[in-house]
Amino acid sequence: MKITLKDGSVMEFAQEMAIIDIAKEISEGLARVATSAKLNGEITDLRTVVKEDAELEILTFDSEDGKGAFHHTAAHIMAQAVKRLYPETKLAIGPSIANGFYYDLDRETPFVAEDLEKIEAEMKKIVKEGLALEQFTKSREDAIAYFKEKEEPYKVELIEDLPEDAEISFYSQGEFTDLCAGPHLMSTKTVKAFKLTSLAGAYWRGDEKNKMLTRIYGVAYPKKAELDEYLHMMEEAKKRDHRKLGRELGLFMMCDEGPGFPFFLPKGMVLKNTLLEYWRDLHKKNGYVEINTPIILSRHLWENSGHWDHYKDNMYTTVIDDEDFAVKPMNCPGGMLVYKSEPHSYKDLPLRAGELGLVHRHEKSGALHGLFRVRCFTQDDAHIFMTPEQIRDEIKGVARLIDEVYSLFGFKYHVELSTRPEDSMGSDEDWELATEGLRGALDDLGLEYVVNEGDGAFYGPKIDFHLEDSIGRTWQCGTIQLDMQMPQRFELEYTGADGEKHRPIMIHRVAFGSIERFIGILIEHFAGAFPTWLAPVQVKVLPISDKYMDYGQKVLAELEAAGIRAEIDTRAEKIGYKIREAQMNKIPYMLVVGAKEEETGVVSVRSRFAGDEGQKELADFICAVKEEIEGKVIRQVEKED
RNA sequence: GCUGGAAUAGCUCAGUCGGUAGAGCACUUCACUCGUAAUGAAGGGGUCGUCGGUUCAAGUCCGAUUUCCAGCUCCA
Repeated sequence: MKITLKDGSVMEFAQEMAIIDIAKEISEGLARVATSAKLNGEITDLRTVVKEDAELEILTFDSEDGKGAFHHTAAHIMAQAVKRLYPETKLAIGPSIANGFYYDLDRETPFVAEDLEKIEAEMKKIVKEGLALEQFTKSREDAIAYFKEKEEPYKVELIEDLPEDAEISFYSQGEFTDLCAGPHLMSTKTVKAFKLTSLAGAYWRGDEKNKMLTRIYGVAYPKKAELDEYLHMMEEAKKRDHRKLGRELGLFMMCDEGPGFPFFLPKGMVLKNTLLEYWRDLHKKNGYVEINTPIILSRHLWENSGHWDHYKDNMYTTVIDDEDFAVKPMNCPGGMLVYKSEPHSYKDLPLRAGELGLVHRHEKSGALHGLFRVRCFTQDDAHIFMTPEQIRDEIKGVARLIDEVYSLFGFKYHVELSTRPEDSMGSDEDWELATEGLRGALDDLGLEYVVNEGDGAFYGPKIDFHLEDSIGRTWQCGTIQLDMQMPQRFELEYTGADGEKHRPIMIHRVAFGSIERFIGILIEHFAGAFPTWLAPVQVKVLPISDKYMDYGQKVLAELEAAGIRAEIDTRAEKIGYKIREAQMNKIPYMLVVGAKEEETGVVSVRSRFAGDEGQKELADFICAVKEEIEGKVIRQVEKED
């Protein structure tokens, strides 16, 4: 028996089979429960037996759509429970999201945490009832009348925005009916494991001018084990929170006197400087020169660059000698002035000018978040000026450089291409050319990417690099932005081989993005246990008692002479106590020294890494650690604390 | 910025009905001189985020404000 699947693939089976068994085959023996199925375009029961030449569309929880259908059904179950418990509640929207679902609700008395427990209990009942989901349609007019009668103003508003002749799709389960395009599960009983996770405010239709509704978030899985795994992951994420670890490890601090302005502490500064050293070295090797432009520049410059028009609400300004100045929110205008300061020949191009530029942006108070969202940060910026023929190669070069950076830290990543936004400058032709330039380079590299329509910068399209950390979260860091506006506004030129003046093309690009934010991501990625080359303290010397302090100092001196960042614990504490503290500070190597070591001239090594325990000649240890640092090696941490 | 919550010692937190503030860790001192994740004892440390109000009396009740947390909006 042959069956054609939605994606066009054809599967062959020896005998006629029920949809649910085919679903199990498709999910490669994972025996995941199919969430919904369409047979020859009709939604059907999973037990339906499929006959020859059928066209089958199966959604399993392993696919994005299937997960969506699952979460969406969970959202309906929650709405149903809410309406049962609090019939006066008005329903807004309840979509599925990456890890679950939410529903926006409007009720005179705001929901409180205790309500969530009651709602969960009612949801459990609905799941147990095993209500079948059924789809039906109404005309637009009937649909509006239906929700007017039910006194659901938000649903009425949603339908009113749909075209006149639209067929409005509904799903019902038991006494509950909701406006919904689907797809959904066949029955509420499939939603075996769920939890309502939080309560928050959210604007109706995401517009801050509209009324704020109550949003209830939840997560749902086909199996309890999967829910537990998710909740465990959230716990893990909390333990890795860079704000907590930043304080515990003495890396950085925040204080009331400077909301959103991080203070770097000595250990954090070592980490930051190590990253910057790496950055400078890498860029030098890749043909970049380094520049530095002022933090405060005249308003005229920002008007010329377009930032004043597009961005002044987020810029810090000041008056100097009766003239307006602004603190830079970006480095590019300064970079333009550097380029313009002398004439250029095509032979100078591409000109790659890097700048570790400190920028300030007045972010809204509610947007601040540790090092992830700050009001002042260092961009590892660079502006590349080039001829049109060089676009592809340069973009490819930058993409390779970004790949090298992320790979070094063990990040996987994915790429997104963002196109022209509504509020933008420049002609259609320029945007077309710029966008195709980026697309072409990505295609040349064979990089897969997703397109975000309308998500570009106001001056040009961009390629964003989203890296994935050790617990699966993604962060946008690197970006390559092609800019055809800035060279024009600043009248940049170079002399071509033909002796004529030409306008260079420019790209802005960052790899880390913001050094501060990248440090935050590194802290969470490594849970504070940095690879040795990044660790603020690489080796801690732990003398057993006062008597071996001198030998400890000698060991310390040798480590330091070898360029290893080392400390010694000279306190009159037991060895167990010193080890515990060094362990909690996530120091890669501990050297225990006592009578035995002093006599034989060895050190006893203890480390976070596997297979490093035991006694070693000091010289051998130093050699191994130096090699590890120079190779920027990431070693597997034996056990998490 | 918006909605909701929080703020008590360096950190984590307790503090009942309004009656003048408490623990553990950290810190200091002393004793112990120790072999792989917390030695014992003693001591110092707080205008209870800030300003105002109610009260005989405010950490506690009320208002404003600042900062933080969750989410929304925003992130060129």
